[in-house]
Amino acid sequence: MRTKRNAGVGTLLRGINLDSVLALAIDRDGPFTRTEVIDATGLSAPTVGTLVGRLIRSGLVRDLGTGPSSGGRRPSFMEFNARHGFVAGIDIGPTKTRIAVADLRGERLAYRVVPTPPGLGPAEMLSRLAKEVRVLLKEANVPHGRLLAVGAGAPGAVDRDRGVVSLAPNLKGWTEVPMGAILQRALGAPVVVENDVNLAVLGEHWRGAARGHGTCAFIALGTGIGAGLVVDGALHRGHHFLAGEIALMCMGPQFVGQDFGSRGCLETLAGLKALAARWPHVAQRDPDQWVSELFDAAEAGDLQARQAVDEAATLIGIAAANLSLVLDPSLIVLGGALVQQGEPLVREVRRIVARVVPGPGEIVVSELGKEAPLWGSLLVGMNLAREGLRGALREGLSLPSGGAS
Amino acid sequence: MRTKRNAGVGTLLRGINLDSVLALAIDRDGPFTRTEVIDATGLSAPTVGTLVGRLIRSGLVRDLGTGPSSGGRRPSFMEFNARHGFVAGIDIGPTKTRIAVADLRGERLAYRVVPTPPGLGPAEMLSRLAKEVRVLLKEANVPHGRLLAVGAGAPGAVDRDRGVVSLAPNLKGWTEVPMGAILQRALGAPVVVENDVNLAVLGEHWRGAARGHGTCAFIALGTGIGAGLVVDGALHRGHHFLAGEIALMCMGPQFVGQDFGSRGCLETLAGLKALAARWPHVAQRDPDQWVSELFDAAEAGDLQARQAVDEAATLIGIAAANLSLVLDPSLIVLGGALVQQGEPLVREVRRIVARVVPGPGEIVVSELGKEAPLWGSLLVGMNLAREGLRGALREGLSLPSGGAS
DNA sequence: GCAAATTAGTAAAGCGGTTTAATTAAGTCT
DNA sequence: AGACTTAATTAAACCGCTTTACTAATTTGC
Repeated sequence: MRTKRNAGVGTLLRGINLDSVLALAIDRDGPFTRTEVIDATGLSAPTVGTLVGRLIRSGLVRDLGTGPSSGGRRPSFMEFNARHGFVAGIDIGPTKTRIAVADLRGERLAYRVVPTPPGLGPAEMLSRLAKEVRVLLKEANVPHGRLLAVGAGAPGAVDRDRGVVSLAPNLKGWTEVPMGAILQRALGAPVVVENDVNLAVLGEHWRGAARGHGTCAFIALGTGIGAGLVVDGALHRGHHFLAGEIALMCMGPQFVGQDFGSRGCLETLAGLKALAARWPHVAQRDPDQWVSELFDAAEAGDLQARQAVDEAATLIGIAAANLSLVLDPSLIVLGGALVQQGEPLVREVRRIVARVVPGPGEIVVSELGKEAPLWGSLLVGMNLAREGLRGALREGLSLPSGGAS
Repeated sequence: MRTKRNAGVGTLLRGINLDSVLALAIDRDGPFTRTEVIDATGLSAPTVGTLVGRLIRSGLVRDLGTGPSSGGRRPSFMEFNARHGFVAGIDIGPTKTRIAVADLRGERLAYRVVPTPPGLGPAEMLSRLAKEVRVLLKEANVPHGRLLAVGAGAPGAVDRDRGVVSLAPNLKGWTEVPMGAILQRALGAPVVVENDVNLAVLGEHWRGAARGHGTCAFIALGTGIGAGLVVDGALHRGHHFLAGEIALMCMGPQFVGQDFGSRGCLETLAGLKALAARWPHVAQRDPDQWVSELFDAAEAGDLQARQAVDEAATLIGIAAANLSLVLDPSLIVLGGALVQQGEPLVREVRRIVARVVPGPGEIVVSELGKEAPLWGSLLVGMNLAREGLRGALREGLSLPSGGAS
């Protein structure tokens, strides 16, 4: 508080080192010793000592006492205190909403699927969902005020910077909804808002099929078709937040003359509605059910079903191939209602892509399934929470006392 | 030399600050004072004083003496010494090769277009080109040993890390050519090798139509069709160095059954060869000539020409649209023989894209034309040179004397 | 069982780099 | 001419890291 420039520069090095120690603490799943930190970071023993001390005082790292000796003084173990703070994730879908509470390492402590409250305006819906979050917080024994951040996803165009859902066609009345602000007020914690497909790719990249892939894509195949992209390790949104909007991908010159985005684009030719139009047994039932039947019938040899599935697979394959040619990801993850089934569609897509792209990346089925966006929301929430903690550490080096044990 | 850890950490901060001062010096086109550096970097006056002193002693910054007072002591101006070192750029094309020499700010000092030596093996061709570079160095009055880096581009698959051109179909005998190593030996300076389309997008991003666009694409339309991508400010190559290979983009389900990459892909349907097949007056002439005539004829109403052009434009438009949907760039730059003409093709592409993509980015003609890859090669060479300089600065903190005046 | 060796961690001293404060330098303005 | 400004340097203090020296606790060897 005395110095002015010093705070931004002199402390810079300390900040960097503190961050790297903290990152290491989080990375290690289990307990660790000071010596391990020394080896991993390359910092000297005294420095590590003071930094670790600071982390312990803040409550972010918990002292576990001494462990068994390995031929000398017994090491004192410690552990990242993942329960120092908590995050919530919300994934609002057209029909179902998934909510979860997790600790700072992303371990899920409570989870619930609720029907997306129908017939409510955005504000009421969100306040009801916030109530659900509070229930989950109680269920997970989260002390009051320990919710550090919230990640929230919605199916539609999202202005992430302002936390506003600009337009969600599948949610009634959702235009220009300040979702971030509403949830922030209701829950008393900062909120990140993100598009659900983007969250899905982040989820798969974090805990699903795309772990370790620097550049990858998640293609959601359902009523809507869309892709989320991770490019060189970071989510890519595009200049108008439109990256991955392959729903509108033009499937050939013969479709160009037609109306804007209504025919001839991928989603209208291969989306759930297109399949429904070609399969008589749809009725009003849940998509998951009749899609499953449709694929079974195709497998069994039903000509109509087979044709419908093949055509969709071909188009999706072309789209995946074209995406591959543009981005050259090392992996494409397929998810959504159309692949809930498993492998049949994926095999066909793989075949098509291999026919177009010389060195195609892997193509696999989502590991997290319908929970992918929820995991993504937990991730972005967690990142926000950690960011806040880092900031707090840098500032309040002299916090009177850390948190609860 | 005494300490071990300290050398890597204590000096770290100095390195960072030195870099930021140097970056600022380069950024400013004209002279600047210490005070300006203080304001811009946030560093203190004494620190800036010593850092600037070090830069001046090294020769990277030139003292210009005092300037007029503004009510107090006269400021002493200085300037980045762009002539402290030099870089060369080489762009090898199928028929013509462009070479240039520039200073550390990228100002071109000498430039030459030579026919790509025909009938020679890669090694001889490169040594001949190296000779040309030496001529240009002399022409630009570059003192011996002041060539700090070389950027080189080739039309084909490039393994950038090893500096090897894996395969260049348009250059005879070019398979697994260690271009980087050969040029490095011949010119005595480190070499970066990069694909020519990638260089083109870098060129346009640096000095051409794409200045200031964080995410953009350059689509080269000629004998081959390919795109170079800048994503969030950095060149994106993809996992197999295949990003932007839209030549193979599949133009519709009707083409899927066909042979791998031979029919039904963008390049075979809309490339120069496809146009040549539909225009009788091609003969053996230079593409630039008959393409020009073809477009003129189309404009004038020649039915055959018109159809050929329209079809190509439609396909290119679809490809650009699909690329837009995947990447959502704020700008697409079109270049290559097909747009040498100017706007006619571009207008049509714009029309198609606007029909498919809701919020399309700008679509413009290349500003740098055939020189785009050359500019890109200068850029990557310059970056390499600057990197080397930064490294040298960090090391030689105790050099008895800097370079020549 | 006791000394030597090993491992873990802390205290003290020193170094590099940066900051603030004070000083020098060279003006302009009244 | 004297007061105030602006620019840059010197002097002193500070901060954080590293090395060295030291304490602590335990295994190992005899």
